[in-house]
Amino acid sequence: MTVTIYDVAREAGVSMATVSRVVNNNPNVKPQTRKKVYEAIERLGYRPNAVARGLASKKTTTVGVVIPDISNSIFAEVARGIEDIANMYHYNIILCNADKKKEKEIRVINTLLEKQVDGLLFMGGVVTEDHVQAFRTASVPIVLCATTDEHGIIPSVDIDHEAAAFDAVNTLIRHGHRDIAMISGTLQDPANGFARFQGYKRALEGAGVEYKEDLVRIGNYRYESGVEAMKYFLGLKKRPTAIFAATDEMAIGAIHCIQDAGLKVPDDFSVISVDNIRMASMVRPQLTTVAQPMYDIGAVAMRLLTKLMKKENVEHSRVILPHETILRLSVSEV
Amino acid sequence: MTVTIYDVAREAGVSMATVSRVVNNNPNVKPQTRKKVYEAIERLGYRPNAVARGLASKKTTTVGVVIPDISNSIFAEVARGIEDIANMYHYNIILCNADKKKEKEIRVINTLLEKQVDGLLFMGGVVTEDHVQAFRTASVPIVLCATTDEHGIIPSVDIDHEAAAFDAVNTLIRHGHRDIAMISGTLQDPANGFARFQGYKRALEGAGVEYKEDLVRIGNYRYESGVEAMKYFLGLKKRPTAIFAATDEMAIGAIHCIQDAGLKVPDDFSVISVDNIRMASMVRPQLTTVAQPMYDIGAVAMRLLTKLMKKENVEHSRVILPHETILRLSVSEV
DNA sequence: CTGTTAGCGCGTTCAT
DNA sequence: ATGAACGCGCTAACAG
Repeated sequence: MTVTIYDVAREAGVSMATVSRVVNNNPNVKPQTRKKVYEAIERLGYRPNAVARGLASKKTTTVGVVIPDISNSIFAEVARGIEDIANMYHYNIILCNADKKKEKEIRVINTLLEKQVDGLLFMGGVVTEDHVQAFRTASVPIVLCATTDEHGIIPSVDIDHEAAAFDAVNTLIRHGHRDIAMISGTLQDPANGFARFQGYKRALEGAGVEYKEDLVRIGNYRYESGVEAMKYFLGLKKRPTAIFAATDEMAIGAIHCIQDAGLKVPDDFSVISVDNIRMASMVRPQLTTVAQPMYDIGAVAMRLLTKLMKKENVEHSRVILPHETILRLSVSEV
Repeated sequence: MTVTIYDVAREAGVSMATVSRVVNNNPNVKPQTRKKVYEAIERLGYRPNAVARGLASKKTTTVGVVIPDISNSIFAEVARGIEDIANMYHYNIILCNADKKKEKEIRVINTLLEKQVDGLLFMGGVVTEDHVQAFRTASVPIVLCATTDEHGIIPSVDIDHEAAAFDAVNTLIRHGHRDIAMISGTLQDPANGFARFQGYKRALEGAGVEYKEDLVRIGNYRYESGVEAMKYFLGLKKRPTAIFAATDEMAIGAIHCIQDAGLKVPDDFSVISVDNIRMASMVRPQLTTVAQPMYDIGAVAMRLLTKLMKKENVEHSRVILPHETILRLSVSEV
């Protein structure tokens, strides 16, 4: 049924070892024989079996990617960066959604390892001791992508979320705002949640502004929660003049909430956030935000992983990519 | 180094066949022995090698997915549907971006086949003879996802693009519009391009409205091209009163172009499109559009593929999922 | 219920 | 430059 290397060998009148050499571009083959083999391959429609190859060589040229949710544009963008670089190095990607559920994450890490991936990319979730434990049992390199572990022992690529938030809030402060509310993510989340919240507090402190608890609402990163939070702020006796949202989506929710209440951005409220998703420049007013280089995070992480897989020694196994404030139209002087 | 089924067998004092049975949940094992084996597995930290398993069993419990671009929210949503169902049936996904480049598509189809995937999902590109040719050499089932082949010989899951466009334009007509412009995709693209354009023409015909070439612009599905097309319509001596865009993104571009020109939607122009991406309900005015069940397309396609892989016989190997017009706020009476 | 024995398709020495 | 033979880790008959 399926044509194997043996069939090709017979057809070409050589041994299977020679066919193997040809297929693997081993230079030790006479050009003439090489040609014969290629012809036999062509004639028979031979297709190398990557599974058998993987078993024999103990390499699968495949890397596993665990991702929170591929339908979330942020992660999709990172995934695209990963894929492009993987492609460049002739690796394939096994993609597993894990919905930021710890138990599911551990499970897919294990199935990925069973599949003998040559490396693992773990994306955007919280990294607990149990994760580190699972990683330890792996005999292949692992890099964290858009997240980091507490102890900083696992290679990772991410931005400095605290600093990004700090910069965002400072932009507001430089525009004269002092009553700045925040729509945060859950404080359980070390990166998008806690760190960004810390950046907010530090910026206030730096400006000598008192931190007020009722100017902070916790959302779930999504549009609707931005709307909800803004409704709350709108109901305050003393309203803030500016909103810092932990994500663009929540910021856009806030903007629409403001507009639906008959008020204006940035005239009545300035709004800033972190991420720079495509939609940020597709709303009116266009959103001022601190850009996170999503594609690059994926690309750099994958490149780092290839180095690790080749056992090259890398200088920095924890890389922090720069963020950048994109001034658009949702922030103005108070 | 790596612990194999032999090691477990020795440790548990049984044969490797028994270990294999335990690992594969074969009922023919005495509970007691089963327990011993499990303990040995635990003690040794044994992890089954899926590659070896794949070679021996000729099944990899992996399906290949070729996708145009994972960072495009439409495809990402379909991919999510695929993943969820795959997961449910314990399949993993190898994901390959192919950017709608034919040559790249053929290439990844072949590498996926080399990896011995148990099935293949081909998503959203044009299916040429060369594709069909590549599919033929495969010994595993294939289903097209969000696309179809001309001859309709390959199993597929999609919506009726022509009808969706027809419905969209008819919605406009029912609101009294007769001067309806279209922002189309390339007519080379049979589904999102040509079919939607045909639906537009058929709707006009049905209403006895003459088709005018200068009321149609070709875009590239993206926001910016919607802006460009709308600029053109704004420049017309006789402007249309309504815009039908082939995709939500282009529609949103058109809306912003209109608004940036100081005009209003839907007061000055009604706008409708096809897709229903998340952003459609996140812009002001919220976009009226014909929804395409993206998640379901992926889910149904994957479910169909599982049936094909199990060699169950399926009644309908070409499924058309229903679309639905979502009335929001971007369309009003003329 | 359990063990023995062949492969699965290919990479890789080691000879020649 | 080429071939013979072994083994990668596991499943799948077949015996018992």
